[in-house]
Amino acid sequence: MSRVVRVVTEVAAVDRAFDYDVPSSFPGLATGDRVRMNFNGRSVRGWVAGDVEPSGDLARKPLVKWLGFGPPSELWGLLEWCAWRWTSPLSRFLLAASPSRLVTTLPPTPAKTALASPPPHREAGVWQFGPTHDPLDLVLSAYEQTRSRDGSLLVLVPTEAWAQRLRGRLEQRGLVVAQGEGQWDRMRAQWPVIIGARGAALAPTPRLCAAVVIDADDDGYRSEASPTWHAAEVVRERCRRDDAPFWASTVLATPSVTALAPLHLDDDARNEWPEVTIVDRRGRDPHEGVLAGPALQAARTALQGEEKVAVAVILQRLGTGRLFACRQCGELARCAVCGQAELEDNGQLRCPDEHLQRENFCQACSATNLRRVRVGVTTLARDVAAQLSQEVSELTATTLGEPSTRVVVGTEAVFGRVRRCGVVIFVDFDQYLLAPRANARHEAVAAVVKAARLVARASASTGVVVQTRRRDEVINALEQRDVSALRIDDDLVAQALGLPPYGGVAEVSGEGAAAFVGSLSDARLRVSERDGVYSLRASSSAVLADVLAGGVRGTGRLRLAVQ
DNA sequence: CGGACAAGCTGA
DNA sequence: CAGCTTGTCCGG
Repeated sequence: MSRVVRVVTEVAAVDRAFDYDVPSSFPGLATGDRVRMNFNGRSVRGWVAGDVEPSGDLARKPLVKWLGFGPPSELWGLLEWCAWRWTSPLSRFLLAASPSRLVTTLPPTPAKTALASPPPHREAGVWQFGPTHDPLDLVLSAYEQTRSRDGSLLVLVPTEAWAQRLRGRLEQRGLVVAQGEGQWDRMRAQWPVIIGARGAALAPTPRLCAAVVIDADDDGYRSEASPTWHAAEVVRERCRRDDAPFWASTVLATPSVTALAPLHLDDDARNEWPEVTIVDRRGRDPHEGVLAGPALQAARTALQGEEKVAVAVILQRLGTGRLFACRQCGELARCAVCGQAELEDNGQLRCPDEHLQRENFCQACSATNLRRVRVGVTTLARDVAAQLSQEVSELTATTLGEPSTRVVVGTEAVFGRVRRCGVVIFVDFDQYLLAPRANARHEAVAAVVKAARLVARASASTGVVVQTRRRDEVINALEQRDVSALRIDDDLVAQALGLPPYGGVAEVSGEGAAAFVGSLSDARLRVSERDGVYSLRASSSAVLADVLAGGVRGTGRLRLAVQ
């Protein structure tokens, strides 16, 4: 009796499995293994989904070749869950959990080593720290508490560079670590510790003893490209399936992070912030330049320090949009309905969401003399250079190489390219707070958190300076080094509006969008449309996933972004 | 997805 | 009606 296996093809558009005969010459074939077969006249790759009963009524083809190891059978359930949760072909997740180069042999599994000294004990759950907290204690504590259990400790950090540094630190303490896509075979062999960025959430270790997600609110954990899966959520689900304890760290404690596990507030959270100086530019001399007095002072002090990069000036650009402020009182021109910064439109002021359009005048003091207050990085760099009498480098996503000067002016790209810095100045924090995006507040605080880490690494620093023309709960929270109130606020908003994690939200776009959405007739779904982009909502992500699973993909491109 | 095949359109 | 385009179906 010959063996028959069900195989998932690598062709994402064919989201089905097909049965193939296993030639007698084949080695032992396991679920998850990669194979090559003939499929409708072409040679394609696929994954073994498992054995099936041979049925005589159907002509079957034999597999052509065993290619190597794929995700272990233990991971299959999780990958199917991912495909359901983010409405994607299973093959997308199988591919993400497979090595980029074929792996045909596995190394032996090393034993877990003991730590020389026991780390402080941290309960499993989500820990809220300040930005300068070193998360190493969380990792070591998780390791120590689960060392006797079978399985790998999975540690996720926001970037590969961070993963590499953390690996070095753990190896110094004697831990055996697999890190990087090149060590897929070690992860598959259930190495004691696995470290990585987003992609490591699908690391092919057969089981977890525990997992730690560092900075779980970081944007890097969400895949921009479809499927828009979220690594922290995948790890959480993985722990649930393996009955493994889950740890996470967060500064912002956003609703989707606190939904993962019970929240613990670190006693020291408020001390884990550097100096944050708020400079309210309203009421200050409008001619004082891009850096207001306190910012200028902080920059000069930092320039006397040792740091290679002494001053970083951050500008968050808002596309072509420009803000307007009153020359008389300094107040920003804002929409009276929604509070967003108004844009210029044919000599008038207009809300980006088109609530109101009005003449150019200040709503605070009625002066008719408004001026543009926003500039690009290049203009800003020139002004900063003049104010500080220093050479300045520009640093944006497109600039290459190391900054050559002690003063750097740029966008958020600075946070990824500069490790430490004497002072970080946000010239115009309102660009964040008024950005026409739902999570603008969260992005604003997240930027300050990154800035806080740059200055915390400096030997001596003058902290973070935030220039603003507002006084709201975000500014207050930063000034008081306590962002916990924002969390409660965000949570209430998310609940009231049915946003994740409380409700399920998805966007559908592309030529095929209308037909796909039309095929979803379900009372549990609420649909709205704007410029060909459909917004879908349901009472939970599970309900949304179930509804979307019934959708029919017709012809034409379809982009599905499930939050 | 991509090949097979059928139905539809065009021009001499 | 050959020769080409367009649409629909289906894969083990």
